Amino acid sequence: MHVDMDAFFASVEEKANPALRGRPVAVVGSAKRTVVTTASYEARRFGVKTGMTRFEAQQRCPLLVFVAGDNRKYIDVSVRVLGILEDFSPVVEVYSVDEAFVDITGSLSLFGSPEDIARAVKERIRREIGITASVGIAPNKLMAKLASEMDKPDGLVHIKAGDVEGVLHGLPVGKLTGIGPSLAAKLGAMGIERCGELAASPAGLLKERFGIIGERLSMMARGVDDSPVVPLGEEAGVKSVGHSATLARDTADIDTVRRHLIRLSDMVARRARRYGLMGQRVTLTVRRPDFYTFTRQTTLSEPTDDARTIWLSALTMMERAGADPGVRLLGVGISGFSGGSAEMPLFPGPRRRQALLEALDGIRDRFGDSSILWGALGERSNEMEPGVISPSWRPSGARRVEF
DNA sequence: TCTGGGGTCCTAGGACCC
DNA sequence: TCTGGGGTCCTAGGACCC
Repeated sequence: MHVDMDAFFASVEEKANPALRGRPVAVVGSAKRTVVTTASYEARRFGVKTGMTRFEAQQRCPLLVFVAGDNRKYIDVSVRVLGILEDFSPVVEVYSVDEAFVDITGSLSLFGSPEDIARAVKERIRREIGITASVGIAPNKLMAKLASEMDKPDGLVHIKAGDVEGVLHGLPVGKLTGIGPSLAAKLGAMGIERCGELAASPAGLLKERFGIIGERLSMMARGVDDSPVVPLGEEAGVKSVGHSATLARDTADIDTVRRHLIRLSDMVARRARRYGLMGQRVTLTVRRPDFYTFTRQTTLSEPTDDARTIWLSALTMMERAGADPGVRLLGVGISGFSGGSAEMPLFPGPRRRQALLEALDGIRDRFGDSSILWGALGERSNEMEPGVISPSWRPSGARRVEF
């Protein structure tokens, strides 16, 4: 079973503020340069879509109400939804803040038919949370995800094993999760537009043309997917942690860039420490005013979760790349995690540093993220770290990497 | 008032090693 | 009088997902 909240952020905002209900709503980021993250169904009727600029959304729908998103709210609701799902099966996989897979194979004897379960889930989400969800039921995750899309919003679709071929036959290949615009276009150029055609294409040809993805392609087109539902708490460890931000305005001023890198490095280091991770690879992302985007990576001599080390590394890469052509977006990330936080360092230098970091974390845990800041930031940018929403988001935060 | 932010996985070339 | 071959690590970019 795949459970997908309808217009999630917008629905949560409408629930929190009934004055919004019935009006076209677009949830946007809080930064100056932002896009629509979620449009309510009322707004969608005007053509407002995810990813659209404020300006364009407003053009399409003059009465559109913009709401700045609040990730904490969505995480809170998400956790409550997961709680409901876990009442029906212990095998619940978080796919994103607003989507989950539930393996209900073992729940049937307890709760009745798959449809019974889906209806009960939808009803509880509606009653207890006040928003609607679309549910897809199928023999596997690939098809369940497809099914939940087929009758949105407030949908319930069951694709039985015998229906799989019929459903897929005329379906455009791009509707399958995993086939995006680029793959769809390349397949189209080969005369393959629908899953039926993809299923009929020689597997060898697909493999030759697309490699590993190609091997999976013909399986997908036949609705075959044996990937398991990975229960909460058994996911693979996080592989990278990063923060990026589009600046309020483009800049070529290296001091401004430095300050942003400090802020981003600090956020990254702090999150790494919270997760108990030490990373050995630092990645800098730069987007130029013309939208040209590139990354630079450095492997450190040893793993770190220290903001200063990350920052110095990012700054070195930035200086090499040059602030000159201008900067629109900056990103800092770490990866290459080797294990949890190391034991207390032996030498006085690192020891003092670690004591400092622990003190800082303690202050921020008690008094908030902006309660204490690095001096080099100056008086500006005391923004709080937003909650993180991504496919790898976990209700309890990331787990430590095991080795 | 032009185009967000956080991730994962795969590919490909070059360095380096045996 | 001709350029081995396999494996790993590193970096950069791109496709895809929400």
